[in-house]
Amino acid sequence: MELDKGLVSGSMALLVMKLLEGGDMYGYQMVEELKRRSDDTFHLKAGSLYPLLHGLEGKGYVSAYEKEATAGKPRRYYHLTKQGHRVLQEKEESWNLYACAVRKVLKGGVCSYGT
Amino acid sequence: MELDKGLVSGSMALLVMKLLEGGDMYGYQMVEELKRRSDDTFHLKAGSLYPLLHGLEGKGYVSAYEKEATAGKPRRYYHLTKQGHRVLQEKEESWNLYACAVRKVLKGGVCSYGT
DNA sequence: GAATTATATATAGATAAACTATATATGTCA
DNA sequence: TGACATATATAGTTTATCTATATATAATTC
Repeated sequence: MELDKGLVSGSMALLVMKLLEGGDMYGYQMVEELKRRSDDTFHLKAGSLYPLLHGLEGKGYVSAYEKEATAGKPRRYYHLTKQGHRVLQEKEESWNLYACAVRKVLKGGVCSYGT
Repeated sequence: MELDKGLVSGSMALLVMKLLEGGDMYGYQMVEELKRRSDDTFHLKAGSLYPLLHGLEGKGYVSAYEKEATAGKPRRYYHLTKQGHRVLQEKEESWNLYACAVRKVLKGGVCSYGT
């Protein structure tokens, strides 16, 4: 993840689940997609992603299925469950609240999140 | 810290150093001030703050001195060093970059931080 | 007067997130 | 043939923050 490594921790589950909201994806694809959508800011490591996905699967937030690729190893696709959708909404709400509170401390004054 | 506990991790050093930018403070005061400035969002625990402050002191980002209080125990004030100011600026920059990238993933499109 | 709460600092131990390093396996390209 | 991109996985480490606990004084409440 580089950047600062203290600032950056947390919120990976949110980002990964957000990706799955747009459609089923396999692990490697998520790493690439996250890099692309963040304009090369997030470089999620495979060693971080797979344990995270297994954890989300264990909690029932995502489900997984194998699918043959046209070439190479079969891919393990992940799908956001109904429960996952609910949890994602909560996590987004939580992130907005948090980012907003940080902004209040850093810049002073108010912050109505949405903006 | 409550909230989500996965989203919230990281960035405490940034917030604490930001408080000290406005003037020297003692530990207990920082907990209260952080609560106030974040509109009751951040409830930093003493058991989290003091080890954090000792760590910042060890790195030379803050310096500390005792001062008698009019009543009660003597207070240990913390001061942001010159190096601390530099690191704070870097951390703020880093936070902006990070929060901006999260927004890109969550809401799509661009994000020029400052707004 | 005794008990509780607020002020104030500190450490030990637990938990969890993300990292590095490593392993495996296939396809492509120089 | 060797390097690199694709693709998944686990073990072990590091670090942030938490809970729990300890200490001590002042103010408040019963």
